[in-house]
Amino acid sequence: MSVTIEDISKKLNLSTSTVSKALNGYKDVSEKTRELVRGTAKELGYHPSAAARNLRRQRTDKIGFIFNNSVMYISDYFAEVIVGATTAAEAAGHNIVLYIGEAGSPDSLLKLIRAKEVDGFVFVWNHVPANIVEMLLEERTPFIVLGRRVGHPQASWIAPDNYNGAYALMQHLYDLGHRRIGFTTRPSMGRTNDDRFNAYKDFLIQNGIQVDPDLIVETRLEPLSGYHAGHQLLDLAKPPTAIFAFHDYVAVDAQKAILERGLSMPDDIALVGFDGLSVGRFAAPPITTAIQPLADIGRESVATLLKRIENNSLPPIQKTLPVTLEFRRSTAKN
Amino acid sequence: MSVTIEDISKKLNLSTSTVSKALNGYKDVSEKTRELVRGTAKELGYHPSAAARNLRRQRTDKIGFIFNNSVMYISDYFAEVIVGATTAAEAAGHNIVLYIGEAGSPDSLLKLIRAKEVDGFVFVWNHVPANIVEMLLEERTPFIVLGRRVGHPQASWIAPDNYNGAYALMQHLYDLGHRRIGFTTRPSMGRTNDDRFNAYKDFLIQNGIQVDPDLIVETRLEPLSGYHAGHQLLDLAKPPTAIFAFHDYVAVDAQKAILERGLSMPDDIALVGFDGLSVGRFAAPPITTAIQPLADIGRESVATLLKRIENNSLPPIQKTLPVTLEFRRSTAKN
DNA sequence: CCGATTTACGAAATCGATTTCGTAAAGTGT
DNA sequence: ACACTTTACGAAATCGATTTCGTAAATCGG
Repeated sequence: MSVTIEDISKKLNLSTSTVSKALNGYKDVSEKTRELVRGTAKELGYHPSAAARNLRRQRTDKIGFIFNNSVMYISDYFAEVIVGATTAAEAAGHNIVLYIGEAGSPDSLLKLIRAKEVDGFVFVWNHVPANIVEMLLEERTPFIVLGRRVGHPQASWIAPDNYNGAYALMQHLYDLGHRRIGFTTRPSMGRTNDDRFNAYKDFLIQNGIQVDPDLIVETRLEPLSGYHAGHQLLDLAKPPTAIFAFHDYVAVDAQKAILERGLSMPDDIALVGFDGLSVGRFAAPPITTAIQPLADIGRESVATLLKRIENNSLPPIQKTLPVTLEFRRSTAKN
Repeated sequence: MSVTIEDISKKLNLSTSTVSKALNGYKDVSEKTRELVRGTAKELGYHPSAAARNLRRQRTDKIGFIFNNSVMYISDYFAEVIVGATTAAEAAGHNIVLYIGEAGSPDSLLKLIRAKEVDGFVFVWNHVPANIVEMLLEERTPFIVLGRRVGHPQASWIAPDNYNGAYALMQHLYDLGHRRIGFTTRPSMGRTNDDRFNAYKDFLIQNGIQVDPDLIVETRLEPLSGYHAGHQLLDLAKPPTAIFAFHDYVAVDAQKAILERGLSMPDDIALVGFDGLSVGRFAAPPITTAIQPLADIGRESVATLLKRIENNSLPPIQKTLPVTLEFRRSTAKN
C-alpha cells in the first residue's frame, strides 16, 4: 500500500536502480535527476521499507540490549544506562531492541543471533558465563558486556572501577577514624562483588587491620536482605562502627535496621553504599556512595559496539570507567 | 553465510516451498517430510532470517515504545513499565524497540511509521498532541497511549485512575483531621495533573472546605522543585497541616524542606505523594502514596496493542486501572 | 576529427523467506 | 472400473530495496 521506490521510478520514467542511487547519493547520477528524485520522493511521502533494506544490506541498524531479570530489579540502574545508550545509538542512526526474559539460554540466544534481528548485542548481565562468550565469539557476533568485567581475553567490556571506588570509600571511612568496618557481600558470582570485596580486604590488610569474618555478612538481591544483614552486624558482641554495603539498595535497607535501634548516623555508626542510585540520595540521612557513570557506561558501550559492527576484527576493548565518590551525611556531617 | 531454507531444500531434494511449509506447520505436508525437514533444520542450526520474513509477511513482530525525555526522568516508572511490557510482549513472541529522542516530531514519527520497523506503537508521553493522534489514525497505525488519558475519542489509552486515587488520598487526610491541605501542582499539560488536581478541589468543595489559592503551588519536573514548594507552603502565615505532592519525587523533595525546619511527620505535618515509586518507600519516614500498577499498565498496553495489530478495525480501548493506597508513616504512625 | 575516457542510466540478480496456484499421484465411493 | 476428491509437493511470483555490470551517449585530448 505504501509508496515504494517503484512508484517514484514509474512517475519519473526512471529505473528503480537510478532512483535508489539518487536517494542514497551515489555519484553516478546527475545532479538534476538526483534533485528530481528526491523532490518527488518527498512529495509522495516516500520512506524506505526497513525490512527490504535490512534484507538486502544484511544489516538492521539496530542493536540488542539483553538484560538479566535480576538487573531489572535496580530500576535506576536500568533507566540511566538505557538513556545513555539510546541517546548514543539514535545519534548514530541506530535503535535499541530490548530482550529481557527469554534471551537467557544459549539456545534462544543462538536463535537471536542467527535471525540477525540486530547487528550486535550489549549484555547487561550480572555474569556472562564462559560458554556464552565462546558461542558469541564463534558466531562472530559483535557484542560487548556492560557493567561487568569478563574473564575471557577476547571479550569486550566496559565496567566501572569497582575496586578503586571501594578502596577509596574504605579510605574515607578510615580517615574518619573507623577501624571496625562491616561489609555486606553477595554470593560470589561475577566480578563486581569480588572487586569491591577484594578492595575491602586489601585496604584492611594494607593498613594493618585484620579481616574479621564476623564483620562480613552475606546478602541477596532481595527486598529485606540488607535489613537483616544490618541487624546481624549490630547484634555482634563487638559491632562495627561503620558499614560498607555492597550497593545502595542494601545500604538503604541496612539504614532501616540502624534507625530502628535508635542509633544515629554518622555519630553512632557510619554507612556507605555503592552505585549512586537515587534511593541513597533521598534517604535520611543521605548515604555516602560511589557513583557509577551509568549514562556514560551506556553511551560508551554503544559507541564501542558500533565500531565493532563496522569492523568485526577489531581487537577486544576492555575499559574501566572511574567512579565518583559523593560524601553525604551518613558518614560525616555538613 | 548462515544456513538458509535453500540449504535444507537442497540437502533433502525438496523445494523451498515444501521446506517452508514444513517448518511453519502447514497441513499440506506429510507427517514424514515435516519431521524430516524439522530434523535437518535443527541439525544444520537453521534459524529463519528476520529480515526476509519481515519483508514477505509485512510484519516484524516488534512493537515500538516511544518515550518522552521527561518521562525518563522518573526511572522507576520507566523500568517497571518496561519490565511489564517486555514480559507481555516476549510471551507473545514480540520484541520491543525503544525510541526516545528523535521520535518526537511528526516528521520523524511518520518516517518510523512508513518504515514499518514495528507493527505498532506504545506512546509514553506526558501529552500526546491532537495532530499526532490525527496522523496516527490517518496512517492506520496501531497505537496506544500508556499512562495518560487522551482527549481524542478514537485514540486508545490505558491509564491509572488518578482522579479516584487522589480523591482517596484526600479522604485519608481528611479522616486524620486535616482541613488545611496544600497541593503541589504542575504547569497544566496533560490530564494526569488535571485529574489529581480536580480530585483535590472536588474533595474540598464536596466537604465544605474552600479552595485556598495560597495552598496551591506550582512545581516543575526538576530536582529541587518540590523542595522550594515545600518551603513556600510552610512559609505561609497559615501553613497547611498536610501536603499533597503531585508525585513521589516531589514529595521526597518537600520532605527535605519539612525536616530542615525541624518539623516531624506526621505530628507536625502530614505528607502524601503519588505513583508508588521506590524513593517514597525508602524515605524516612516512608511516604504515604497511591501506587500505580505500573507493570500491569505496561502489560495491558502491550496486550491491547497486540489485539489491535491483529485486527486494526477494533473499536478504541480506553481503560482506567485502579491505584492502591499504601499508608505509611508520613501520615499516620504504627 | 578520431580513439579514449567519463558520465548517466538501465537490466537483472540478489537478499531469504512466504504464499498462491497448478498438478501428478493416491485414495474414495459406487 | 470410472469419475471425483484428497494429498503432497513444486514452480514461480512476491515483498522492496541495493548493487553489480553493461552500454549508449557525451566529453576529452591532441
